[in-house]
Amino acid sequence: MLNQSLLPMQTCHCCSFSHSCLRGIPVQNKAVASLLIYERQSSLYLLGDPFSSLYVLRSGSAKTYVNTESGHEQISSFHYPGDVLGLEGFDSMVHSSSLQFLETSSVCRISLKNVNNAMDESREVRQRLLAYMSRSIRDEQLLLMSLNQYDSKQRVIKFLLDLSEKMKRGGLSRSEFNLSMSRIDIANFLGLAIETISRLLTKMDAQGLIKVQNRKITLYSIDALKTYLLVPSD
Amino acid sequence: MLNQSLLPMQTCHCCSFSHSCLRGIPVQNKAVASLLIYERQSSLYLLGDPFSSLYVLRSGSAKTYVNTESGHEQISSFHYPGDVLGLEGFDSMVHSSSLQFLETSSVCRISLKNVNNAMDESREVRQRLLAYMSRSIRDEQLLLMSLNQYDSKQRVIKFLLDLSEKMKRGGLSRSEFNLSMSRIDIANFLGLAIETISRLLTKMDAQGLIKVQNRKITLYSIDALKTYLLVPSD
DNA sequence: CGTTCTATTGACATCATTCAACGCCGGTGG
DNA sequence: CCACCGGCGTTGAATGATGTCAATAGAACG
Repeated sequence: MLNQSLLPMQTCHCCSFSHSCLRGIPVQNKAVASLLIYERQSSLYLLGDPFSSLYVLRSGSAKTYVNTESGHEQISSFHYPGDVLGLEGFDSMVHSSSLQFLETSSVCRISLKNVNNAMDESREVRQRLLAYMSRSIRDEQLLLMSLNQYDSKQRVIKFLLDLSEKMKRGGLSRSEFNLSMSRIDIANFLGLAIETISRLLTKMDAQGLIKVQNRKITLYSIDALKTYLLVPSD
Repeated sequence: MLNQSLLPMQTCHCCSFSHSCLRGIPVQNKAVASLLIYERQSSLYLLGDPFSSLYVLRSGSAKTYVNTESGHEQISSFHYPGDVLGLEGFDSMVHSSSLQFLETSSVCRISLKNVNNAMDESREVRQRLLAYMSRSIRDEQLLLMSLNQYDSKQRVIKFLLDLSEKMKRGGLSRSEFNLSMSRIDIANFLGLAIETISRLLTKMDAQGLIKVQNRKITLYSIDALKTYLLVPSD
């Protein structure tokens, strides 16, 4: 079912001009990037694929996951517009994780060659790329912290608040949004059972903290939710 | 107790010549790096400190930790010789975590200015730095996976096997080594209670998998330990 | 309109934490 | 030298949170 319908090699004006692309990297040459569109459940790359490009998510959403030797699939992050995809490939020049879209999405593709040329030419590009990767490392450290010290309720709240931030970043409502991932994915990501996720969402709905309608989530009070992350739980 | 005794600005020949330094980055200018020595429990940098240098751990060991708003301290990684320290600072030019040494250790300090100059001059340096950060991101993803899908016994085994790899990398025995961190630190890192760590080590000793004498660990069969990571537990 | 995947809910089992007591070790001062 | 002390580590018993199993309901898709 990894049917990827990609529009081959359209010139991507967004990347040539937009300031927000690749977190602000101004790509001088207009021909360096191309816009690709992928369907829900299709993959941008799989673990083991050669690392030949970086991508910037323009619209939609995606998940990054790694497969263990024992066959288990572990989701390590969810992605939203503005995120740079594929950075883990620089080490061995092979993708060390897989990326799958959660809904119809579009990405800017920038070939590794063009990335390298841009780095050769501009110190600012180098700095921005380093900064972005640096931030990724930091984000993963913080995620690790959340999963280690928080109990199940706090993990779910943290997850919702992080999503809320991403929505706000994308110019959407920070208190009312649709989950693009299943409960199964949420459970996998948070290291909890799906039943636990379900129960907690129901309970928090009953407590008046949030409203849950299938995948539509409403956060009644972001501040109230944040207080739950400070105390040893509730 | 953050008493840091650093030898000010000695020329560091190791970094000028050693191929292994900064994971193979050959720093041309001999004056770019300096060797510093730190005592046990002293800090290289704290969260919030300005990001002015990268460091390569030459000898000893260290831990990276982040503090939450609620005062909790979460260890996100342990470091051994060859590791590059401080990479998370590129984002905001301020350290987003703290680094503390677990024993008397030495580091090569390379100022940010020199790092940037080296990147300006050499494409290879750029590639290596990107590769190193890329690998860091991957390592954290894998760690996240371990903590999410493994039960307590598997976490401890994974921890020991990872340490074993680092020992081997450093040219030491991979089956017999000393822990440089306390049980408290291990528990914090793995997201378990110290009692759980203690019980599991004792049990695995009784089972003949490992030998535990205070902080000295002997792995009787690395292969046998690895099999525990494949099955849902034991 | 039926099949299949996803989500909810309840009952029960289990693993890990918590609380508590104790032993060990190194340091310090009498 | 011995006594005391504090930090670290071990061990036991009880509690509790989360997972597992099972049944059902709802949503999505053809």
